[in-house]
Amino acid sequence: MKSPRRLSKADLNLPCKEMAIFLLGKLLVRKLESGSVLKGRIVETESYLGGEDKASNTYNGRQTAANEPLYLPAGTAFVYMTYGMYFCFNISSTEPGAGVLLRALEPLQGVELMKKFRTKKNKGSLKDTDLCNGPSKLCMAMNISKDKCNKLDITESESLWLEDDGEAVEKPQIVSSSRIGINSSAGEWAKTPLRFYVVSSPHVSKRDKKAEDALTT
DNA sequence: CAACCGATGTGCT
DNA sequence: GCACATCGGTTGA
Repeated sequence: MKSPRRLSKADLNLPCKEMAIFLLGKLLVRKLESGSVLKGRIVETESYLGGEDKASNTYNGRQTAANEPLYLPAGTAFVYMTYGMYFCFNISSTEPGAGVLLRALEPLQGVELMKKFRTKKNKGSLKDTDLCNGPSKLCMAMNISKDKCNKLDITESESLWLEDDGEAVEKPQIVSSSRIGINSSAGEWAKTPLRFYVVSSPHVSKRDKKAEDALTT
């Protein structure tokens, strides 16, 4: 295995949709104040384009204090609370208001600590495939919260960054499908294929059988 | 398996 | 008020 290389500003200088695909196979790394390191491979992402995209936080160019990080330079962390108790973690891209949601990871390092960060009721019975298979599960496992991580520059931060360890994800392994949890009031945007995942990964949050079948035919 | 539901805070209308 | 880029539990086919 190659030694991992940290991703820089130049690496992440990408438009939203390209970044979503580029991030598949890369590593998300979190260093805690205790010095412990958590690491996972990104296996599922979603693109939120802003502007025309009705499912986006920044639909119609809406800009507020809460979604400001999406307007900051590519590689800025955008963490927001949803449903009153969960967080979602995004990375801003080059287009103003656009970002990539990280939806699932394959846990690689600090797995026992990740389990502790997930619901306390799960007394060590959590499988690796259930640790980070969802946008908010991933935040819990990686100890990512709005107060700790929002607005961090992940190309400079000492507590949150991305790495490339040379494991390439080739195009044929990538499935695209509609995004998860988008209300039908978003119209066509609820169906637009802006979710991407690694087809062979058991760590994906939700599979799209039809899209997977279409890959091989 | 799927469908449904309650928990729960924030920022809009 | 109400909608929400969710999760974890329960119910029922």
